[in-house]
Amino acid sequence: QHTSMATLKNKLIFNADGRIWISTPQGKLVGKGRIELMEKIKELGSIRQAALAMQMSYRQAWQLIDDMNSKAQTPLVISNRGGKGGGSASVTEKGEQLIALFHSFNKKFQKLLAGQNGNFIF
Amino acid sequence: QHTSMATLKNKLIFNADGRIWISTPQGKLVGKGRIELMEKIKELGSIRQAALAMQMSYRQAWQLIDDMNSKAQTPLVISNRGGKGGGSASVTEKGEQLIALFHSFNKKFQKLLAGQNGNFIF
DNA sequence: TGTCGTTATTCCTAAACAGGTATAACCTTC
DNA sequence: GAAGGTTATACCTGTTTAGGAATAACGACA
Repeated sequence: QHTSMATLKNKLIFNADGRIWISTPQGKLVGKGRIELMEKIKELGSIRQAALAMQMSYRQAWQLIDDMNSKAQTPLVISNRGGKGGGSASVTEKGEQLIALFHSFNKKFQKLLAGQNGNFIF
Repeated sequence: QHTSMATLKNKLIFNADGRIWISTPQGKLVGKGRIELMEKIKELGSIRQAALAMQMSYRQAWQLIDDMNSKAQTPLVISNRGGKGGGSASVTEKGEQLIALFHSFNKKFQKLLAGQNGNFIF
């Protein structure tokens, strides 16, 4: 039988939760959302298509990328306008490295969260 | 000589960062700020004095506590108005337990963050 | 019974944010 | 040189958020 996450034998369960990101001295660089955006860009080859796939406006996607690139000082996503297909975007080598770093970091974090949850029974 | 956190031998350093909290099915219950608020209440015996010590408005402090208590379903902070000193507030046993749980959780999280930072050199 | 400092609550305003719309610039291909 | 689809950017507005101000209500104590 399935046991609710909210109660266990009439005891309340509180969940360990959190968010992680990678930051620069100028503030937040990338978190879950921006990493996913970069992955969609890698997959689809365009900012617009990536935004569409994430149900995000092109405007917001572009702003995120612009912010990321300027904080990182080195480009993480590069883009071209005009030409075949109207334009294109791709993830740089640095961008790929950052994606990998974030995934590694996040995996450890998720393990930490999962390990905590047994403790929160009141 | 001191080495900047931002650069190391002309390499950029990105920092692992994040926030954690304890949540209920109704959403966030307590994070760093609310835990500190509870500790100040325990120390000072009043919501107003705790808010003052944290440079927070009484209004905001009260709202945080109200939200906390209702989400936890069991009171974490109890308060009385009138009487000696005008009124008072204190942290319940459940509140104390939650504080201890958060500190334990947070200690592990801070270790995770510290352990990551060597990786973020570009 | 008045004073005191606190708890509890409402109301209002200014600032920050979110997000849509519109449009120019661009370059390949036909 | 027109079409097409994308990048890049400015503008405008409704919504959410933050937080101050004001005011009851309260109970011990002098």
